[in-house]
Amino acid sequence: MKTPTKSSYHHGDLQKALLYTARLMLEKDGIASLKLRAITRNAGVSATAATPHFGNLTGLLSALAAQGFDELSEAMSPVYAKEPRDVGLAYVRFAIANPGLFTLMFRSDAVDSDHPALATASAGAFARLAALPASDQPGISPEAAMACLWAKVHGLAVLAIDGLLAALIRHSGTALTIDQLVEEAFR
Amino acid sequence: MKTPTKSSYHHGDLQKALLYTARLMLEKDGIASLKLRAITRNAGVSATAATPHFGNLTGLLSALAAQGFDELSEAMSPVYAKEPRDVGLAYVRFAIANPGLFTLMFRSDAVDSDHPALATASAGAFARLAALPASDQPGISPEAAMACLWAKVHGLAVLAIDGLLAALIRHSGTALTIDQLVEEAFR
DNA sequence: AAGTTATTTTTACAGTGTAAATTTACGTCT
DNA sequence: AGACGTAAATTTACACTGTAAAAATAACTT
Repeated sequence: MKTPTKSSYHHGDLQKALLYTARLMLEKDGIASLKLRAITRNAGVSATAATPHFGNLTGLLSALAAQGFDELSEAMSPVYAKEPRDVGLAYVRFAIANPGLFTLMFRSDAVDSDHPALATASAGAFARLAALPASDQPGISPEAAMACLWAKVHGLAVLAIDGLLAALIRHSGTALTIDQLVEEAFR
Repeated sequence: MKTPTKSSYHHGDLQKALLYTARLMLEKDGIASLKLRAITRNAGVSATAATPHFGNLTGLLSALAAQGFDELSEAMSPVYAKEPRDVGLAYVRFAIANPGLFTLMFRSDAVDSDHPALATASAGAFARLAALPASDQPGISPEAAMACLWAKVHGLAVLAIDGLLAALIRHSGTALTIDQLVEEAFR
């Protein structure tokens, strides 16, 4: 509205506006609120305005998930994170800071994993994990060590988002933090 | 139809029939196929026949998830599974054998965690995890060790269901199995 | 300036969840 | 046994969803 000189068309990059609106809805009201009509309504356009840009709802959600993987890659890539532990911390902190987005990124029935942007974005994030310095313990292949490490971190992220770690901690009476659990997982 | 002497009413336990139908659909076509009208249609009853039994779709899915937690508890409780590693194996194997159900059990936006049956069933399963013999390593509280263990196993289950572990293994050229990864996680 | 293309809206339709009223069948009680 | 109350299931209705197709609008190109 303010600066239609921005990029090009009728709306001034409706693509970005829709992703932005969807992301706000996602973190505010959860994945279940991501209906195509609700997104376009909140963005102030007609119900089918997203079609030329994203094809269908799956396309829009896939683009949003791709954005999430890109941000996750960025969160994991600061130069000071040379140790696996730091990467794990970044992974879990990203998930907890963006619970809706992180959940969407791994919701394979709401997203098309063959979507070009999503495929490259997720491959990029996974490659960053695979590039971690492999722990050279005896009798463990580096791939197995990597997979276990990823599983540990991913499990902590998922359980934390579902509130299950918090429930466990509360129930046990101790004063643990999730960061401490990540530290623990990397011992 | 055949033996209406079964239990009581018009249909002969429509409750069980609906859960059975829903579960078949779940493992055959995924969570996205679990529409209330599709379930009742496949069960041969009218669209609103589930209402007296489950209230709404969330109620039905919650009952199904509760059934899943009960089965998970059973899978983890054989007497020969005294070691944490065996419980972890049972957890991951249950998830891989019932990917749709396991996914539903942790899909908090499709399910009501305050649903009575679901709440008690999930609490039962989690209690079984909490009852594991805590590893008495120095400087680790038993709760932290437990949480890490659960996260490892849950992460392996989730990543395996999404096909991401298989992709990782394939991509690395090694001949790992998921059971080996579980073994590895418990070293 | 005119025409072409891309963007957006309008219109339409099949499918969904669920609330309300109605019909059906069961169990119970005198 | 027969009538009644109650639970189960269907019918009906409505608001909402995703998306295909046609129409309208605005931009860029030549």
